[in-house]
Formats: sequence, structure tokens, C-alpha cells
Amino acid sequence: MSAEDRREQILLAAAAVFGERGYVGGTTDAIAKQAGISQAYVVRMFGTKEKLFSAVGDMASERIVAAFRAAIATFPEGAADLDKQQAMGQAYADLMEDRGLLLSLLQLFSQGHDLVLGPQARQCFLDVFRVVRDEAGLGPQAAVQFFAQGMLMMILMAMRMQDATTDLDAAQFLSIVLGPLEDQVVQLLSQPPLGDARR
Amino acid sequence: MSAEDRREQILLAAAAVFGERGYVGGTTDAIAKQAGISQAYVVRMFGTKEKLFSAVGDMASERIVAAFRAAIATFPEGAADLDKQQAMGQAYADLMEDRGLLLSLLQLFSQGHDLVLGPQARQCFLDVFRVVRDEAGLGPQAAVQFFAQGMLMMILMAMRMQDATTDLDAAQFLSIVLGPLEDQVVQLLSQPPLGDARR
DNA sequence: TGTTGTGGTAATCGGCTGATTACTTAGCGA
DNA sequence: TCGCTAAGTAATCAGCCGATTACCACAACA
Repeated sequence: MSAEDRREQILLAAAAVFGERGYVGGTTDAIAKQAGISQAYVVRMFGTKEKLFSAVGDMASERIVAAFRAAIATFPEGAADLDKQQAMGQAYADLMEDRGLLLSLLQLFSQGHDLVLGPQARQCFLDVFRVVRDEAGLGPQAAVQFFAQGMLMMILMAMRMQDATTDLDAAQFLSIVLGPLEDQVVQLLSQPPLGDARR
Repeated sequence: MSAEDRREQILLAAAAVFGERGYVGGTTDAIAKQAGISQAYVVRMFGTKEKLFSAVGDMASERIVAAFRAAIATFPEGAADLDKQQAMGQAYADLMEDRGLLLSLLQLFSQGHDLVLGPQARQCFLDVFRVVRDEAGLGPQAAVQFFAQGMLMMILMAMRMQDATTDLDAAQFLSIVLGPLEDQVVQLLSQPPLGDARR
């Protein structure tokens, strides 16, 4: 396999592992197993684990930006804010299909204290914000509101709230947050966690 | 010092460390140093690192519930939703004084995959939700909206967004999210991270 | 003055993890 | 066929971390 293809494959595997176990908890060995290659090769391809994690963060934010731009391209002239938000909300829900992607980004966000990853986290966050505010034309207030919803959904994913829906309050919460997306999203999120160890 | 007092002290130290470095990244040694005692004693007091982390999570959610209840007790009869939200938002901002508290809770939330910590995370989350929905009387919809704001603020804390305010977009974002709380909160959050290592 | 329980530490150990090194295999042009 | 390069691995190493053990200080008290 070409190095280029391998790189993509490792990035996807790393997103899955980092998304579930976090930056520190996600081992290069688990990533290697997920990708079906040796641990040594994972490290050699990216130099260090930190560089790999950083690359995963970049990939994640780029994909989100791309997905939002694609949704924005479908806006009719002078569309209402609510319609815009709904289209972008749908794009966001589609992104959840790859659990690792959004969860890795959350893990990046929780590295704000780090001298290297912190600035990157803030950069990624603001990159997406600018797209929502300016390119989608929501303006600052509505863009922030949109983000609040998005962050809440991220945390519900991380928490695996869909595993608690025998609790009626959990079900109600999900139902309100997700609205019409509920069925699609809950199904996506119900994928089992990575196979090995204590989940 | 009595074991009881020591326990409280270790919990606070652990919240600070776990909040910044996460569950896996927060070492019992760093917690011990933060509390000014030996690593062995930290472990012996709680049995395992996992039990300590779990206890931190319980403490955090209990404090949040207590803070909200205190705010709720100040409501006049038939107060408007907006006033309620503002009072509870202020209570939340006050909680930010102890950075470790809220950030440890975020770290707990990102352990949803874990067989022990996952259920606890969902439990803690829903405990607070019920207080906001029922005891404050916001109802399901408004309570979810309130949570979305709260989760966004948590993530901004984790990201240390206040360190990026030379970026005008970052400043605008914070200003909109925090509103009149901005000055207070930004000052609280500007505390430097834990002393050792790469921040 | 023993002795017993409580609060606490130094030392150490086994297991894990990221990184490094040296090696192997396969395609490919001359 | 002979190198030469790119893709990939097994083996190993050094450092860290949670946990355990064995020990210490000191008050309270009979």
C-alpha cells in the first residue's frame, strides 16, 4: 500500500482510538491494532504520538469545515436563519457517523493547557466559528447559539447518553436536543465501543 | 491532620489535576504533590485511582446541585424564566472559581465508554438536569437550552479560550457567551495552569 | 512505662508505553 | 541479475505510573 493511503488509514484508526480513550489514554499500540499494522510503523509515519494527534485534529476540523461549506452551498438566496441552521445541523449529524472524528476534536479541546495543542485547539474552534458566522451568514449571536447546541451534542456523544435511554429523562433530553434527527443519530451512536479492555 | 480533612484536601487537589490533565493523564503523583503529601497516601486513602476519580466526580456534581439549589432558593414567587436562568448562570460562573471542579466533570463525561465511569457520568449529568428542569421549574425545553450554554462554557474553559483574546473572534465569542459575566469569568479563568511540565 | 491505633512515608516492583534500532521483503529500473 | 529504494516488522529499551510493602512518629491511655 502506498504511504499516502496508509497515512489516511492510520488517521482514521487514530481518530477512533483517541476519540474514545483521549489523547493520553489512546496508545499507539491500540491505533496500530485498529489499523492492522505494527506499532512501530504508526510512530515512524508521524514521528511522535503528539504529531499524530495533532494531525487527527486538523483532519477533523477540516472535515467539519468542508461539510458545513457543502451545506452552505445548498442555501437558496436569502434563506432564513432557521433553515440554514437546520441544513447545517443535518450536516453535523451526518458527521457523527464517524464517531471518532467529533470525539477526537473534543479531546483536542480539552488540551487547552498544552503549549502546542492548546493553540491548535483554539485555532480549530475559531476556524469553524468563522465559517458558521460569516460564510453561512448567521452572524455572531446565532453562530454562538449554534455552537452551544453542537458542543452539547458532542458531550452527549462522549457520555454515550444513548446507552441510558431506559431512563426516561435521558430519553427526553436526547429527544429535545436532536429533534427530527433523533432516530438517525441514536442509531449511529449505538455502535459498540472499541473491542478491547474495559470498553 | 484528621483523615476526614485530608480526604477533602486530596479531593480538591485531585480535581485540579484531573481537570487539567484528564483521568488517564492525571497521575496520583501529581495529585500528591499538589496536596503536599506522598503518592502512597493518596492511593491508600482511596484504594485506587479510579475510585478517587469517581469521588471527585461525585463531589463536583453535588456542589453544582447545591449551588443551583441555593440560587433557586432566592427566586421570588412566579419569577420569569429569564430571571431564573440569570441567577443560575451567576451561580455557575461562581463555580468556575474552582476550575478543577467543572473541568473534572467534563473529564468524567468523556469516559462514557467506561463500564464503571460511564454510568456514573450519565447519572451525574441527569441529576443536575432534573434539578434545573423540575426544582428550578424551567421545564424540559428551557433546561436543555440552559445546559447547552453550560456545556459550551465548560469547553471554553477546557480550551482556555481566554488565552486567545488577542484574536478578535475569540474575544467576540467570549463576550457573547458570557454576557455581563465576562469580566468576572475571564479573570477567574486566567489563573495559570498547574506549574509542572508542558503546562 | 508499655502498647495500641492513627496518620503518614520511603522504597520498590511489575506492567505498560513511546520510541529506537536493526532487520526483512518486495518491486523496479539498468 | 544486481543493486536500490520504499514499505513494513520484531525486538528491545528506558522511563513512568499505580500499587504494595514495610516501616516510622506520635498521641492516648491503662
